[in-house]
Order: sequence, then structure tokens, then C-alpha cells
Amino acid sequence: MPAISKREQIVSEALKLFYQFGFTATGVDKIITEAKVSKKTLYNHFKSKDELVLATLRKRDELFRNNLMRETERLGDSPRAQLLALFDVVGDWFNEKTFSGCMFINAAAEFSDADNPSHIISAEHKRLVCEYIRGIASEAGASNPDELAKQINLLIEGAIVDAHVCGNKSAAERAKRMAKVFIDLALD
Amino acid sequence: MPAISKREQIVSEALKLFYQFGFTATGVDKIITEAKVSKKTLYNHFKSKDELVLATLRKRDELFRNNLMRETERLGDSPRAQLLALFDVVGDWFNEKTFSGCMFINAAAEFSDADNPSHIISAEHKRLVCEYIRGIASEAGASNPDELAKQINLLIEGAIVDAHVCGNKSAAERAKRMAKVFIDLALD
DNA sequence: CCCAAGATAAACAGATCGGTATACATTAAG
DNA sequence: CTTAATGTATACCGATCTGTTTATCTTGGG
Repeated sequence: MPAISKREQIVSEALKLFYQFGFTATGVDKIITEAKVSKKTLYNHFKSKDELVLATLRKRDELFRNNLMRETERLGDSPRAQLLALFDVVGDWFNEKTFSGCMFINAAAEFSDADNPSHIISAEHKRLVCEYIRGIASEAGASNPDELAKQINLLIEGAIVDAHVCGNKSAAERAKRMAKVFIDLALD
Repeated sequence: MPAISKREQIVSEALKLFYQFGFTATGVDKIITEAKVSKKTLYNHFKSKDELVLATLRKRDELFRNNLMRETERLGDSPRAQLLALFDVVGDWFNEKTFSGCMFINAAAEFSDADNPSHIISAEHKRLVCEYIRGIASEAGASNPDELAKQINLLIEGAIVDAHVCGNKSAAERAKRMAKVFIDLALD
């Protein structure tokens, strides 16, 4: 058993390629070339390209939320500070040179049907992020943690779109200023 | 010259197909079949599929903004009411059964490179919508019309994402409640 | 050493991709 | 009527798509 399994190699490269070039536009031949595995190996691990897309989205969700939680808790020393720190974390993300929007928004764009498994996973990712925010809002003593979380989540989504479509790297700062208003309203 | 030109037929069908199934996933063969034209005719009017995509996005921008402006001005009898009516217009859009998110967010997802012509058109569309909002904010007497417009625009983007990815049809209502806070702050 | 598991490269299949070419039909203007 | 433009259908091109097959190589455990 190698340190990095073939399966992980494949998912790792698929992550980069799907994110940068899109799901439909990225062929399996490109993925196996970059991952340096044979086509047989890919189809040993995944029944189809669709299955690989799902596995890739699940991995992305894991990596993204782990990073979001780690960085948010590192930058914010109180629940209130953490709610604001969320915007600093996504702001840093916008400035990464590989930033290509939110992979789950992108997936929903390509797999528009709400019943599509990739679309469902994308919705689930958004739900989990929102749930994480709700937990912090609750700790912060918000009058209505669920509502505050949904407000903050909506501001983050808007900032992501502005950053990606319009290239507005300061979108997170505006969203943060807006969030502050709702946080102040919700905390006493 | 027919009442509806061949070119318009092609763009009209391309609009539906690109919007529902995505740009890369929709082949020109599918478009010509639906538009009931020959492939030669398509390539007489458009040099390439890429050119057709651009023409389709330009048409979508025209239709979308015309509808947004018409409905906003119909539903709101004052600049302040119009700023709020924006959210009613997009709320109705979310509830259309053909709703598949924002075509320009979708385009940016598939054509992630900021230099891609389709991406550039998408950014331009967002800029024009924001400019329209700024005009209303200005009429309303906002202290900083540009900032208010960008705030409202960000809320709209967030609502679109929530509506499409998570299927949250009431996203526009939350965004509207949030917008009210900033409108009240900006109009002394 | 031996063997099975899992890897490899490469050919192949059948469909579809964007785009071109050919040959014929329709149509409207001079 | 004639002609030029524009339409049609269809065949074709080479490339690429997802997925399968074949035949060979590597490797670790008993």
C-alpha cells in the first residue's frame, strides 16, 4: 500500500482540473494523464466519471469546511469575532491565484437539475456550512441563531459571486461590513 | 425576410438549451435540431460555437435587464419602493419552473478564466445591473448611492445562489428584509 | 520461489464533438 | 426568366468523448 493511494491521486488531480476547467469540459483522459495512472485503474476505483465527480465533490467539501473551521477559529478568539473572521477567511480564498469561485456553485451551474446527485451534494455542502455558522451564532448568544446564520451565509454567497464573476477581490470586506450590522442587531 | 429570422430562432433555442443544460454539455447538433435549421445556416450566422455563446449571452443580458427594469418600475412607485421591488422581481424569477440560476454565474462557472470573452460579458452584465440599481439609489437620495447599490447587488447575488443551489425559493424574501436595513441606513 | 492482486500501456468500441463540403431546393429582385 | 442569395439535408472530416478489453509488468505475502 503506497503512502498516497492511487485513488487519492486521482481525486486530487480531478479536484484541480474540475475546479479550473469545469466538470463537463474535463475529460477522463486528461485526469489520468495528470494523475499518472492508467484508465483501467481509474475505472477500478470509480464505476463512471459521474462517480468520480461525486467523490471529488465530497473530498472538496471535507477540505473546504475543515479549512474554514480551522482558520475561523484561529482568527477569532470569541464567537462574535469568529462570525466576522469568516469573511477574512473567504477574503483570503478570493485572493488565491487558483480561485475559480465556489466549486459547488459551479457544480450546480453544470448540473442544474435539482435531482442530480452532484447538485444534491452541493446543496448539502451549503447546508453544512450554514449549520457551522449557526453553531457559532448560537454560542455568541444570538437572539435567533438560525436567522443570523442564514443572513451571514447569504452575504458570503453574494461575496463569492462578486469575487468570481466580477473579479472583485474586496467583496469579502463589503460583506463583512454588512454582516457586522446584523451581528450587532442579533447580539442584544 | 421572415417575421422571425433564422438567426433569432437559433439564439432563442440556444438560450433555452444553454441555460438548462450548460454551455459545454449542449452540442450544436442539439441546437440545430431544436431550432429546426441546418448546420450550414448556423455556421452562416456564427463563425463558431463560441460566437453563438457570446451572442446568446448578449441576448440574455438584454432580455433580463429589460424585464428587471420594466417589472421593478411597475411594482415600485417611488425610488425607495423600487429598491425593494427588485427583490420581488427576482423572487418571481426563482419561482419560475425553468429557473436554473443566473445564466452569467453559470457562464462564469464554465468559463472560469477571467479573460474568457463569455466571462467578460458576464462581468459586464453584473456591472450593468449594479449601475441600474445605483441610478435608483441616487434618485432615492441615498447618502452613498454607489455603496448602497453594491450592497443590494450583493444581497441579490446571494439570494440567487441560495435559490438555485439549495432550492430555497424564499431566499429573495430574506434578502429583501436585509436590504431594508441598508436602505433605511442610507436614506437618513 | 510463487502466485495473485493490482498496476501498466495501448488498442479498441461506438458515440458525439465542432466544423466543412456537396448537391439540391426555395425565393425574391432585377 | 434569370440569377444570386439563402435555405435545406446529408455525408463527411478528424478529434475527442466515456468506457472496455487485452496482454504484459510489478510487487508483496505466504
